[in-house]
Amino acid sequence: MASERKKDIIEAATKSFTLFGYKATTMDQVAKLANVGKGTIYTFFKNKEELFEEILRTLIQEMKEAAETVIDPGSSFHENVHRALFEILAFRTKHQLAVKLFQEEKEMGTPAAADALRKMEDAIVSYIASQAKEAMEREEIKKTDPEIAAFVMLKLYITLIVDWERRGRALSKEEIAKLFELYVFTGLSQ
Amino acid sequence: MASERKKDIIEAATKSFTLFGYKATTMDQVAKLANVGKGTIYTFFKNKEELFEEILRTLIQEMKEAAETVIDPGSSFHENVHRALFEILAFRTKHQLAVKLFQEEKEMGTPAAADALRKMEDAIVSYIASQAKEAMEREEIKKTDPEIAAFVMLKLYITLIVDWERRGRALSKEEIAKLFELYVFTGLSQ
DNA sequence: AAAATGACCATTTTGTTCATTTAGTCATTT
DNA sequence: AAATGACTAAATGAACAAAATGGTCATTTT
Repeated sequence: MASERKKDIIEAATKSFTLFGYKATTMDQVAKLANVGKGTIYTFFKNKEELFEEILRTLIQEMKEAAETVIDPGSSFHENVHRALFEILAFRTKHQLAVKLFQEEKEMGTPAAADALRKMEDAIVSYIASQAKEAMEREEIKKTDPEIAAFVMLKLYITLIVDWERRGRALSKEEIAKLFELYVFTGLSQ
Repeated sequence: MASERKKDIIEAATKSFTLFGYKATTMDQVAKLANVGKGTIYTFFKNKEELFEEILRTLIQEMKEAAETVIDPGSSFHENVHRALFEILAFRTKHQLAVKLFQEEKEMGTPAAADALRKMEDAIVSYIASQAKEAMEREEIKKTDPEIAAFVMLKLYITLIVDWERRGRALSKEEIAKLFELYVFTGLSQ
């Protein structure tokens, strides 16, 4: 049976991490927010890092679920990848904890934040890679290193959505989809 | 007639910027390295920033020249891109200044380093874009936004060399060339 | 006279100290 | 047995002092 206290702690910590980031969240604050003695936190979690990791695992889980809602086994790999990536990135900007971590890593270089982002990247890449591997086995796409393929796809998405926007004009959803298709699937060759 | 002293200063400053980055390079150090009084530097350059900018302009110029040595107007875009890519890969150690700036911007957020990278990015992108545009007009490759195409190529290059290496195993020259070909020209589709 | 110089100055950066804050513990309370 | 918060050792950062740095300019060298 999951303790009510544990749930309170996780809820309070999630709020605090989301609002203030990793570093600026103190265990005293979490205890107060959860209406719990500080020591109680340590009966459930070994330390601050483990508390954070549990919350992060949940976030990644939620991302996966969001992707899976959107994937249609009847559709082609490239349609599914496109939909899933778009969903994940939309989720990422929508989800305030991810946004906060992104900002904290860039502005303060908090190692725990960098770690968290790395884990999110890993989760996304390994998920896409497994999908890509299946598509390769079904001979839907060329056989190549699925991890690199997944990584390239993720980076291309970020390039098109985030980096290109930083250079000025942002691209529409449709443009992004077209460009993704062009560079990942069909290529520039005539 | 270009002064010997000016040349000495530029040489010393280039070495120092390359070795220590922008911030950690001091004008005293440059003066000493160039065997020149500090004041002499200021007879040639208004300030540290202008000294740096002149060096940066030279670097960009050299990159362009290196690319042009290798590019053959008679060859296809595809072939030229490949040759340019190999040229860049072979002379990667020469890019040490760029590497250092990349690192400095990431680790310390030095504004001058960020500025410099942006300028290099602009120069590279507009150069590739003009080449790509010509190739499109010759109907060698599909018609699409040449700036985006150039940007995607640059980012893919960085993804394969820098970002993937950061994830563990680095790729060989041949692997990089193959992957570049796969994602830019032929695509994953069967 | 023109070019080069380094001592000098204002400002910024770095090093140090120390009071405060924080993560984590544990004896006590519930 | 579970929960707690006062307690401690370690981390942090504010405040101050010292050192370093970019840039100037009166003097020296050519």
